[in-house]
Amino acid sequence: METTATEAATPEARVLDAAGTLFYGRGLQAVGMDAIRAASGVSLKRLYQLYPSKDALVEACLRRRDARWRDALARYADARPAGPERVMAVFDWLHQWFEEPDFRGCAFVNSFGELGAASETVAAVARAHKDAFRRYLTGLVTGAGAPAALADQLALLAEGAIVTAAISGGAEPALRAKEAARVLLEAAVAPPRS
Amino acid sequence: METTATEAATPEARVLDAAGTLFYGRGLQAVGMDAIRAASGVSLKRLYQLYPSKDALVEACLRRRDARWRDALARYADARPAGPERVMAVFDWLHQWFEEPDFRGCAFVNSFGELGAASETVAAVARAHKDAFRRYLTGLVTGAGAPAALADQLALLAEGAIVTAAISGGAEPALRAKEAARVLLEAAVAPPRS
DNA sequence: CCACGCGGAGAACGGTCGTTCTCTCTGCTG
DNA sequence: CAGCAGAGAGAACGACCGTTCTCCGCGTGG
Repeated sequence: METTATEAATPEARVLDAAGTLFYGRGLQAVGMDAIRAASGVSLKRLYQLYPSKDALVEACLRRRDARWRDALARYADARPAGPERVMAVFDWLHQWFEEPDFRGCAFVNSFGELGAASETVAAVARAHKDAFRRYLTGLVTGAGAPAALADQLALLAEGAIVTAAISGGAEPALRAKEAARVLLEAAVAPPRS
Repeated sequence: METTATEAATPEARVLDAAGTLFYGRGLQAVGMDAIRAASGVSLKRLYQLYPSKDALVEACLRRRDARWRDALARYADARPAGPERVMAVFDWLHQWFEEPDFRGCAFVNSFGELGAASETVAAVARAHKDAFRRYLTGLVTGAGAPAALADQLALLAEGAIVTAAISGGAEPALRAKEAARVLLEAAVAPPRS
């Protein structure tokens, strides 16, 4: 989900790669500009030419992570046949994400918890990310013949799985979420029994 | 969920109240010891006599918040009749929590995102909190005649609702989670249709 | 009334961090 | 070859923060 390091082409990409990895791995406030300089090999002066402040760099990293995360999810899910399969694919993708060794939860949730109260920018980027995810899920759900309202419920399962996997350190929450999602999907597609 | 301020009896309680509110509202790293001194009215010297370091104070605040949060939930839910009602009560309680004006998500999720990578203590407290919540939920679920495995699924819904309510700023995620929980609970109590 | 010790207020210290500045080197232009 | 624009390395600066220290007032015990 993030190219590892320093050999990318443009200085801008090197900075975003290094800063993205550091911010995600250690938290926003815990990473100093000097650590980003060291990890990216881009001098401090150039760094401030590319981004006028640390806040701007944080925002750029978050926006790029949003785009890449949603692209990766969509590439994975859209490879499955449309319908219920494609909805379930979301949870398979989460499972494989959780198993990545440097998985540390949702960058947007973490950033919001750290700076959301102080930075309206960070809060807005986090909201936008979650909205976009929910919209994507809504497309999958209606494509499976289920009412759009189901997407909100599945989004809650996915969020809960991400948070729980991060804190517990295991990938099983994706499996539990997938089981629950299947029950909800089947109940929503077939009319309820009573 | 947190007494507001400065007039509590013992200096220790004043410190924990003030620090708890500040940490939760602004984040751990964003609150300096001097702000805690000002908000609690307890001198810096006495503060360091009570807690040898900021880390120790953070840990004490988190542990107290864990105990109070789970007590409040249990008091609310255990007032309902045992069975499915009591399981659903969890989501009603979440809904009223989300509507509190200073609600800012789960303190343990926020703290984990901010410091979990750097502080094993914070990570452990967060894990313990989530485990305890899941155990409590398991008791409610089995008391409603549903298999214990359902508790994990409902915990994911609750976590997702907390995170989503924090970022979106609204309380509706509790309602969506409750609807989903009811479907899962009914499917788990009655044998599945197929 | 006097010596004393405890507690508060706030200065001080050492370290870190975001941001800027200086100095030097390099490679190009006329 | 002379001069210059740009870039890198790293020092410098100002602010903040966790922690400790100093100083002073005050109440207590003899």
